[in-house]
Amino acid sequence: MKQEEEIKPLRDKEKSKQKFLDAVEKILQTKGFSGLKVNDIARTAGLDKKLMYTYFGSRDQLIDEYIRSQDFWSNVKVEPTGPVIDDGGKALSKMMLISQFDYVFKNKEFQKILLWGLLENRKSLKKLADDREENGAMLFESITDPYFKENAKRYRAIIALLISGIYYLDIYATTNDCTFCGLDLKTTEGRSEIEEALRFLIDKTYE
Amino acid sequence: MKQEEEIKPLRDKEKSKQKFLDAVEKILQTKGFSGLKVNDIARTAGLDKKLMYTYFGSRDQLIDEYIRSQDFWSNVKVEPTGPVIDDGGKALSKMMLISQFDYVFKNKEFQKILLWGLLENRKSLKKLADDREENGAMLFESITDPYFKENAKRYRAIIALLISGIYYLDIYATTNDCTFCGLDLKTTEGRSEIEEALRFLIDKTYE
DNA sequence: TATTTTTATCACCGATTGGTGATATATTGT
DNA sequence: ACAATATATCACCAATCGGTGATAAAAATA
Repeated sequence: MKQEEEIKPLRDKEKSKQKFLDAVEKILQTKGFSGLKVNDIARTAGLDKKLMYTYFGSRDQLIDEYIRSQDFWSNVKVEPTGPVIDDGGKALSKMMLISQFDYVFKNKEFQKILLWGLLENRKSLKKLADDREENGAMLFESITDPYFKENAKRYRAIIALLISGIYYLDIYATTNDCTFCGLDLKTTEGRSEIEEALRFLIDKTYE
Repeated sequence: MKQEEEIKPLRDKEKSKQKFLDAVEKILQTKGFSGLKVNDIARTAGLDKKLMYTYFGSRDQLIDEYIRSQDFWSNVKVEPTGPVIDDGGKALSKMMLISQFDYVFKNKEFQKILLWGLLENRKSLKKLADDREENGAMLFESITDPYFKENAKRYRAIIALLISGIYYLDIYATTNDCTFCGLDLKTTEGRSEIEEALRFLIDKTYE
């Protein structure tokens, strides 16, 4: 009987590593990346900071591994959804923008990561940006570019503006309790106003 | 003769205060606000840090005074430009957006201030945001709200998205050398593509 | 010239930063 | 049972952080 039981040692490397990664996430949610001090990470993980160095080499490598462990773009993956899209990606674009607007607002860690990308030029963040570009390329190259033809670039510019605007407004709404252009981005009224604007602009773009 | 000459003492309070304010600006341009350490500010100013405390009270008060000394919204002031605007503010909106896109790209300090507003909830930054709101209110209430009537809020939402997008893209272009939606925001081609998109979207909004 | 006030510097403080060598303890292998 | 290795802790380091009291030196005032 006892031989068949799961053996769980008190000292588990993988479990400890995960504790450090969890600590990074927790601090990122609460204090932001400025709070990612070595001592604080160790304290939050409930382990000695020396372990962090033995397992990850350095604080930066730990952070890089955390970023790599997250899959922030999975929510916005453009899947080849069986039926052929015959509206030039109009409905897809709308859905993508709205869902991004909602996702970024809810995911505070992702907000911090986005902010980080505006502050530093960290390698692992560059990788994240590349993922975003690659993911977007699928939508552009296979659907909208052929549809808009000579105006393909303008469509890309419009999406760039809207996605960026979504990012900024969501982050702004989280840290500030001030309005933006008279709209309160924390209330459902203000947010649905933005969503309507997104739908409106996409509709007009496809006219 | 000599009595008529300007007397410039070696020790000048106002001059020293200005040195500290200049130091804040310089550090903000180069290292960002994370570089605004007391010792670094003093070293950059070429003065003892003690002076900073005697003149400004604290580092935070110095920073607040710096922010107050800047007039970031002067470039975008909506002046009552004599002739009555009869296009519902269409041309004005376009001009405002394009000039903001250009101004923010060139003004690195302002970029840092905007970023700061996404990170902290500092009082002086709140004041800055209020200025933006107040300034925008002039455009909305006196021109576009009466024009769009029941759709006034949607217009505000559209402007909110575009302004935010402009901010994000400009800051992104400065810190990253990566593309955004396949567009290189550092080249004139990429930037004029965004500008065209802005004009296009405003045109469509006024249709 | 002598005195007072303003301007500026210096030396130092405790707390915190990132980082490491020595050591203890648990687990595994023989 | 014993040795070897992996896991985890502890005490400590130099550097830097924000902040301050004592003091020097220049300028203003008398």
